[in-house]
Amino acid sequence: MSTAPRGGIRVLIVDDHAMFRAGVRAELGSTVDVVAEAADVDEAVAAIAEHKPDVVLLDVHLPGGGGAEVMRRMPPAMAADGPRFLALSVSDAAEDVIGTIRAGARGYVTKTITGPELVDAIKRGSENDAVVSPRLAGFVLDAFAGTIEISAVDEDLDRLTEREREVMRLIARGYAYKEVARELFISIKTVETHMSSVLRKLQLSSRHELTRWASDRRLL
Amino acid sequence: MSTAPRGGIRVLIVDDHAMFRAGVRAELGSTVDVVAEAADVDEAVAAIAEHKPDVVLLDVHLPGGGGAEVMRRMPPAMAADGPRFLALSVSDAAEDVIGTIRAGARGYVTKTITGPELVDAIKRGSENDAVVSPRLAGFVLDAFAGTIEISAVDEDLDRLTEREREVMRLIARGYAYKEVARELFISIKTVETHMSSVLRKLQLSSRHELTRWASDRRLL
DNA sequence: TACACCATCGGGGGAACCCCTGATCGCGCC
DNA sequence: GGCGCGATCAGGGGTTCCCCCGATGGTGTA
Repeated sequence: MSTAPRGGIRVLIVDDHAMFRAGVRAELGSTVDVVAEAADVDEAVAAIAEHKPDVVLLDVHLPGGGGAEVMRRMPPAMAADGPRFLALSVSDAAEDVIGTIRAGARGYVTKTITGPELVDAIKRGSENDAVVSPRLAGFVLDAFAGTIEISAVDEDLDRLTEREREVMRLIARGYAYKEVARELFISIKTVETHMSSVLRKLQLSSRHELTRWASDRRLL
Repeated sequence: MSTAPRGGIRVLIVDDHAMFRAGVRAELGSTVDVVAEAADVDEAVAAIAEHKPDVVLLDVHLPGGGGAEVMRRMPPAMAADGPRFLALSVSDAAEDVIGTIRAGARGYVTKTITGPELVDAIKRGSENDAVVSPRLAGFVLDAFAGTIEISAVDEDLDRLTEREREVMRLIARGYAYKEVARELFISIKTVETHMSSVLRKLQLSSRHELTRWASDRRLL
């Protein structure tokens, strides 16, 4: 830990609006050491590799895949001693917060934050503490405890009929066709028909892939 | 929401030490409405049903299963408008924090907290905000992002040989026997033998159950 | 009324899965 | 040397999975 040099915490600002970057830079003043700026995902990845900042202020909505994409592109070697990511977004939507935290951000603050608060957040981030406003942290806790589904990515799921969804859920949980049939009071052959439709509609080829698909989507 | 009456937030204190409960009650004073106390899991569950508090201050280490057990015993009907749980513990260990949050707590503070801070935490909790100290929140975020495994429950896993673990991992990911054989440069029959051992040792009966077992344990 | 869609069920077949009983070889241990 | 254990492989067999073909009846819609 404690890669922070005497002079100040090395910070990279990633945002697609130059005006906003300038604003942040001005607010931070000399309390931290802004080593670079980046306007999209590619620039951000390159800047991190070149300047090795302690903390990256990361806009969530970004050309080239969004802030989460930047974190996903970090080489595994950087996992331990790489930069800490602090999401800085206008959005306070649960999906954005959860997605960003899941991608590896150490914190998430909205752009309504004041200068001193941001400095404090950066400081905490550099010490590997988490900085999430209580209101937004509630979303993360709910997601973590499994209270809410991440939902949203359900376009494929919508194409399934009600019955197909029931069968799909049981199959994904590891039920055998026979067990599904007994559970739903239908014949094995009907289960096979539904499964056939499910696999075709979801463009999968086996129940094993379905299991992974469902577990990725947290439908279990 | 907003079940809080004018008079104050209704609070239940759960801790096995009477002395500590008295201390908390004294610190809170008249800022909130302490409706009851409980010393173990059973008492806590009963007190919640009877007094319907807004916030439950919950000790993590508790006779009868621990604070997480109390939350697990809540009837599903209470999920939406039931009490908010705020863990109050001497422990700042990652396992305790993660386990408690996963069980459904809205917050986690250590017993070093001051009276006014606790009042503030209770207030935030009653508004469904999350209250976790930045240092501890880091643990939760790590766990959420999958950086650390919850580990610990590996007694079963230890009984597998090295080769069996390799086979298990691939099978759990959805590989067919044939694919596993090709991947490890062994015969299908050998894969079958290993799988047979794996299922026997883990007391499972099919690859589907294995998939679930592994995904529950985050071994994928 | 005709058509599309859904849920239900069947036969048949090839591949995959899982278990059983074997076997050989190498390694470490008493 | 004997003994246990892990890794490798084989034959055989019953079950399950997944797909192909087909069918019936109900519902909502153009």
